[in-house]
Amino acid sequence: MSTPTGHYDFAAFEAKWQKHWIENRTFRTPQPGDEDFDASRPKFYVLDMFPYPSGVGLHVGHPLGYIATDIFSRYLRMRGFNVLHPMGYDAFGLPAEQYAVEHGVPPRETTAKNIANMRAQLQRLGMGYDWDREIATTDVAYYKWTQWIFLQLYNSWYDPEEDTARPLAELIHSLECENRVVGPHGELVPVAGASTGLQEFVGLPPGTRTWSQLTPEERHDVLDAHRLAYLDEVAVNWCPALGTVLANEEVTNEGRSDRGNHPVYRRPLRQWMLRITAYADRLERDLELVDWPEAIRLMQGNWIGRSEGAEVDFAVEDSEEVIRVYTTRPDTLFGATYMVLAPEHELVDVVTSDEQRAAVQAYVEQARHRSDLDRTAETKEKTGVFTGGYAINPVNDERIPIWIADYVLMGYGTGAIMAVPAHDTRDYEFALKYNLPIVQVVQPPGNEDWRGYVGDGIAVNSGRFDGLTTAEFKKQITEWLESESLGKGAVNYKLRDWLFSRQRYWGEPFPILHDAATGQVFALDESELPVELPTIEDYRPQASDDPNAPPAPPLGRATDWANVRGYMTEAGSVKLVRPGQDAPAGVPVRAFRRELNTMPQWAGSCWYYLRYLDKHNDDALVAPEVEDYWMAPCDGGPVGGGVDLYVGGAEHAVLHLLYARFWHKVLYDLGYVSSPEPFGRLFNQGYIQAYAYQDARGMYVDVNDIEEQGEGKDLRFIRKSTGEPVTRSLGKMGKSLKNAVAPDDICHNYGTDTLRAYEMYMGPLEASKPWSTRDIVGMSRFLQAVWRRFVAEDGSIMVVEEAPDDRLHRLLHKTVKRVTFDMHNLRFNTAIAALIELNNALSGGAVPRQVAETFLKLLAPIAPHLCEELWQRLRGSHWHRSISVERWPAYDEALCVEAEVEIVVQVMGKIKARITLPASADEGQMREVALADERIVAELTGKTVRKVVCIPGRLVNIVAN
RNA sequence: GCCGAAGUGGCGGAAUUGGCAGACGCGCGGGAUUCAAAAUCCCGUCCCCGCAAGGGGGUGAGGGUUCGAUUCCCUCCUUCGGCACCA
Repeated sequence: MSTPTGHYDFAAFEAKWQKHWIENRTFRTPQPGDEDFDASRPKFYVLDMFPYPSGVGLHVGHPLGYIATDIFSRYLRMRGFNVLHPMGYDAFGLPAEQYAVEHGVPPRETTAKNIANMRAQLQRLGMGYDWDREIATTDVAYYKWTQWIFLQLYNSWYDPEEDTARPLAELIHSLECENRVVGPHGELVPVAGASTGLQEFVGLPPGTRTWSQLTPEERHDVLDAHRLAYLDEVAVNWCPALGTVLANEEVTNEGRSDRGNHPVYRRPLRQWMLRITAYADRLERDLELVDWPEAIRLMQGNWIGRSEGAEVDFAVEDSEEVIRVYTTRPDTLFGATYMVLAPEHELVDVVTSDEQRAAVQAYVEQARHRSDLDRTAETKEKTGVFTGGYAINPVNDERIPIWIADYVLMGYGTGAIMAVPAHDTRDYEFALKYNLPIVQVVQPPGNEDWRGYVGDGIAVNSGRFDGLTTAEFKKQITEWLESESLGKGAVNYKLRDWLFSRQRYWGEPFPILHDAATGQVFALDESELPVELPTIEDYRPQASDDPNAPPAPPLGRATDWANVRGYMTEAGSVKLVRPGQDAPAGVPVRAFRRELNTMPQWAGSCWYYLRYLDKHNDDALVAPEVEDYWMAPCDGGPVGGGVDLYVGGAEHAVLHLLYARFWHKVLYDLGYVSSPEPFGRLFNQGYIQAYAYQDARGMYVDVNDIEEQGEGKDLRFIRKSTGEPVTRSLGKMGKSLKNAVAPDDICHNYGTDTLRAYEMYMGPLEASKPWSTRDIVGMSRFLQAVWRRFVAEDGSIMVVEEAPDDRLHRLLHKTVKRVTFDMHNLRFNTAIAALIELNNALSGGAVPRQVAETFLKLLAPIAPHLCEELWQRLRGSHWHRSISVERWPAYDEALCVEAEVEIVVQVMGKIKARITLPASADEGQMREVALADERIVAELTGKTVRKVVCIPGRLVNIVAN
């Protein structure tokens, strides 16, 4: 403990209190099952998006949201809430692996070092986390449960009738009971009347087979085709030079790798996929259950991309085949003048004529090698080839040509379209280029040109449907198509299934085995978890110049780890038999190779908010009573329940938040969590921007190498090391713009409390705003002024025991009201302004104790070290209870209004006088006094008063002319 | 192109429901203190005219609703974010 002095020695007392909080576990959060748990307190779960522990540490932009949630959590604790506010690390990922490749240091070591460094940084920021709950996604005890969730996905299927995920065992049971049979393409067909035992009389749907009619291999395939986690051959971004697949975000617009600028190819590879599309509808619908920024909900909605339309079958001329298309505009069917298949469409070969075959094959081959980004770049001109085949338009029996073009994507709808060039921008462009007919079928309102018109209108050239509005036409034609068995209403989503494997080392291994003999895939038994990531010597991915060389993930080098023996359990999972061990008697032992891919970085961050709840539980991901306590809707919170406040950057608007919602819903369906949504309320903090400087070549110059010269219009920026002039611009703070400012430097020069208060004072939390080290002195002055207000030069405390006078008493209550309101709404900038105003009003003389104590409580969440120190000094040296457990001050509404108010008197909206009236003055009194004011009398001379508007407590406006 | 957010002094920003535009802070100007400086304290600081009293203008631009608009409506401009051939 430091000896009391009169000097504002922030370095000493900030370290003292940080140590105090950690040693006393001040912010440990008791919960159901703990001895000191108090069930009478309301709960609140405040969550930060956890960081990636990078080697370079934090800059002042990173902790913006963390400071905000820390302040909010401290405020809620003082309000009597049981607050959960944990922190952890999203520690798998590429940088540690790249570092390992370059320096030979195992990622585990680098990561441990970076985490220790980041923890120390967070503690120096005075964060009141419950450190007992700290997690890292790379901890074996953590990723055991990431693997466990994967097993749940693997062992579940989506039941469209019940609209829920269910254990695969239930599907097998239903197939064995013949409640369901298997269709010709492996699809599940419910049997009508199955539950009544009448199916014998009804008979099975044509083309279907019962479970008992399938071979064991066919059964395996049927099950695999319905798992929520499945292997599939998909076109991926394959970078042979890096030896890995890349996410779309990791590929540049030029079709090269973000790191290293190596070529990237589209290539079909057998990869793990997660069936997120099964949840598309619920992921979209349940956005209603959460309290999120509207912009984020819209972004997720657009990403899921639900559209309603119809599927229509077009007969192929001289063939039994039909081409099924999806359209959102069935009302334009009469305007379909040609069809387009995606180059990968299965009917391309069938419809192609002999004369066109060579050209079609060349086009298909070329399309295969273009990346998706390449193909979808709108700046690129559309290309295509006529197949020589024709289809019949079902509504008017017109013969229309079939083309192939890569502007039609195989992955959306049916991979085939009817082209209506008159009313679709893309079809219009294509038709103009290739001279295809354009037929108007929609009459736009007004005099707009119908060519390329894509809006709604009145039907023309559409036979008996002429004259209908677009909406009515859609409805009628969809009914007609259904009645004629030519098509049906259909819903489509832009959302695709989630590519879930990476050819990398530093990620979670899959709990999956491949039979060494047959290649068949099996899941490990839950009892075999965790599958630990093995130590290897060489972390390099196997690079190759040959784009067709098979991928060789680094885990392939861990041969002892990868090759295992095991046996099947009754449930169909595999238990391992370790060297020297034996399987149970009579059970055959088989050789397996482990899955060598690892999971993407998103996996660990998909569910971390659940593990904080029950980090030490070895038997379950989270105990049900604990999960139920924290994830239930809070008082007045959104009905979807979940984390009560989740704060993070908007850059995760789609992927992380969508993936996490998907996993959460699976866990919900399977009964492991109680809330349908993981994050009830979401708040996006803005970025901290900073000036960045570029030299003549456009290269960024480190901010520390910059000197300002001149001022005003003559302000210039000079690079100190070379003396050359540089230009200034504003950008997101970070390494790439060389404009990062380290929080440690600010804490060292001004103190942590100053940094915290300044970051909050910069502006609204949700706004992006520029960092200005120059402006920090304002906050530093404020906190020093607070110190000097209470501590004399000799270190003695300056408070008096008298009650405050009426003016100060009212100001105090008004300030409590303002700060409480602002805290509640995360408006810390105005809360601080209110506290500065109160402090400014305390000028001269000693402060009444009542005012001093209330003031410190209000400031404590923002500047906790300063307030702890002053609180202790105020209470005497024997005092050791943290101010963070004091009760938040209450205010008296009656004291928040002044006895007298100044009323503005306007004539024709312009202020002409000010009058002082009792706050209780009614409209009549206001009017009387205002009209009697000599300034107003003079102003109204020669005018007639038409109207007098009185707003009690605010103004009088006289309309006169 | 489509979707979304935002434009207020020299700067960051404030203004709960339509009711005194510019709270609070930075910077700047002046003063006090000091041998001097730093620190601190006090006063001033939207723009224009005026010694002043006072007057006029003003929240990206233009229009509208209203007694009254930073706030609501329409059109446009600029900046930032997201999506980008999704039929």
